[in-house]
Amino acid sequence: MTQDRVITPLFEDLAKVEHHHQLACQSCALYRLCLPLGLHRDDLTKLDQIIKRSAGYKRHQILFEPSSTFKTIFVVRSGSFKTTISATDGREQVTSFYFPGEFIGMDAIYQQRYLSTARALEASSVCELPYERLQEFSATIPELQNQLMTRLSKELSSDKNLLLSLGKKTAQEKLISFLLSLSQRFSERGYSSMSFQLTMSRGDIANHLGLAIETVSRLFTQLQDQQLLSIQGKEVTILDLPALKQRCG
Amino acid sequence: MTQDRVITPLFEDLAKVEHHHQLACQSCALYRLCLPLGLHRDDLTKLDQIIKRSAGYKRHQILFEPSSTFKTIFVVRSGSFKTTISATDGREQVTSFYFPGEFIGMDAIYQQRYLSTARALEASSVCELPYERLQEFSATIPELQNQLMTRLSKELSSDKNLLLSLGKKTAQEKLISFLLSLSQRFSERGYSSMSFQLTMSRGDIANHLGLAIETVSRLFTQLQDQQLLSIQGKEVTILDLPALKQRCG
DNA sequence: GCACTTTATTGACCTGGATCAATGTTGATC
DNA sequence: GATCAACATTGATCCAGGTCAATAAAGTGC
Repeated sequence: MTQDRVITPLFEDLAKVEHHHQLACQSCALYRLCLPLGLHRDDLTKLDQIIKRSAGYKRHQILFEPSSTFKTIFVVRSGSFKTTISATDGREQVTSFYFPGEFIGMDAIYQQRYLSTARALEASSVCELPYERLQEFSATIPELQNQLMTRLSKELSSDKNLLLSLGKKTAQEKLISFLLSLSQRFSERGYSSMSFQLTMSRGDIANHLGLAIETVSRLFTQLQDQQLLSIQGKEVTILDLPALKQRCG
Repeated sequence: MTQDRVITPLFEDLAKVEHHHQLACQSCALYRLCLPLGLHRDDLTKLDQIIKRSAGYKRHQILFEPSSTFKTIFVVRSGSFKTTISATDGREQVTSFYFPGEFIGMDAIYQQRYLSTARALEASSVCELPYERLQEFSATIPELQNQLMTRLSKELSSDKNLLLSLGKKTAQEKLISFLLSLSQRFSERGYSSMSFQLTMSRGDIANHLGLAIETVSRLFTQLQDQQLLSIQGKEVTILDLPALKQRCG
C-alpha cells in the first residue's frame, strides 16, 4: 500500500535533512513556528550556539520525568510527545500532547524540577534549550524574553480550555473539541486540517479527556455513523466541519 | 458574636493602611509574596512608579472580561477573586481562585486579550501592572523577568494539578485536594492552615471541581461525620490533617 | 508466514454523581 | 427586625459514562 499522506513544503526540507542534527535555526523548516521568530540575524546566531539538537527518541522513550534534574526546555523538532502527571497512588493524567515547534517542560521553571513525565509517541527528535543560558540571553534580547512569556501564556490558555472541557463538557463535546484542536495545530504546521494521523493511542486520548477507552471507541463509531468524520485506525478525516464545530460546545 | 478570626502580623499593617492606595511596594505587607521580591532598592523604586494601586472592588464586581482590552496584569492586594472561562453556549468553568500576592490575567499575554472573566469574591483591591512597561523594565532587570516567568510557570503547575483532579479523582478526593491547597495558600500568607474562611460559594467550589453543588454539600457533611473536618457556613476547620492528606489521591 | 502481544471494538450491565424537588438558613435592604 | 432573595442542605430518583467481558484487528518479532 502506498503511503499517500501529504508531505507539505514545510516539512519536505526537514524530511530530507533529518539526519543532520546540527541543522541551524536559520535553515530549519520550523523556523516560523519556533522560538527564533522575530530575532535579529546575529541574535539568532548566538542562540544557535546554545541550542543542542538531540539524537532521536524512540516510541515510548522518556524525555524527562520528575526525578530528572531540570536544566532544559525542549522544543519538538519532529514527531510528537505526551506529558503525564501522576497522583501518589499511580493514577496518571495525560496533560498535553506536543507537536513540532511546541515547548515541553515549561511548568518546571517554578520549583526548578519537572512536574510531569514526557514520553515520545513515535520516533521523534527535539532541540534542547538550556534554561539558564536562555535567561541570560533574554536579558539582552527582549524579543526572546517576549517569545518565552508568550509560549508560557499560550500553554496556560490551552490548559484552561482543557479545564473547561474536563469540567463542563459531555464525552462527545470533549472528543470533538480535542479533534478540532488537533486539526488546527496540524494546519498551522502545514498539514491538512481535514485529514490527519493520530499519533497517540485511544487510551491516551481517553485518559487526556477524562473518559474510558471504550467511550472514545464508541464515540468514534458514532461520529462515523453520523457522517461527521471517518476514521480508519489512526487516520481521521473530517467530513462535516461546520457540524462538528457546532457540537463542540 | 465576636469576630475571633486571627489577624496575623502579615496583614495587620495592611488593615491599618488599606485606605492608602498609593502605599509603596517597600512598605507593603505583601512584599515577600509579591513581584518585587529579590529586586534591588532602586529597581523597586522604578517599578513602584509604574504600578497603579486601584480603588477597591465590591463583591461580584468584574475586574476584566474577554471584551476588555488587555493592558495590565493584576496582583491581588486584598480580598479574593475567581476567574471563569465560558463555552459558546454560556456554560462556565471556574478556572482559578486568587488570593493576595497572586497574579491574575497572565493567560492574556498570548493573543493580547483576556481569555476569562475575573470577578471579586468579596470586597477586594488589586495593583495593576501595565504589561508593556513591565516588558520594558524586564529588559534591564533580569530578576523581574525571572519573577514573571516563575509566576507563569507556577500557574501552569497548579492548572496541571487541577487537570489531574478533574480527570482522575473521585468527588471526595477533588474536594479534599482543593481544601488542602487552600490551606497551604492561607498558611503561606500568614493565616492559619488549620482554620480558614471560604470566600467562595458552594456553587463556585462545585463548578471549579466539576461537581454539582449538592455533591459538595453532601461531601462536607460526610467529612464532618467522619471527624476529618468541621464546617460551619464558610468557616472550615481541619481536624485530621494526616487522614485528609491520605484521602486526596 | 506464524505466534504472540498490544490495541481497538462491541455488548451487557452497573454505579457515582447528576438532576429534581422540597425545605432550611443566611444575609441584604429598608 | 420584617421581608425577600440568595445560598445551602437533604432526600429520592435517574442516567451518562464507567466497568467487565468477549472478540477482533493490527503490530512485532522470529
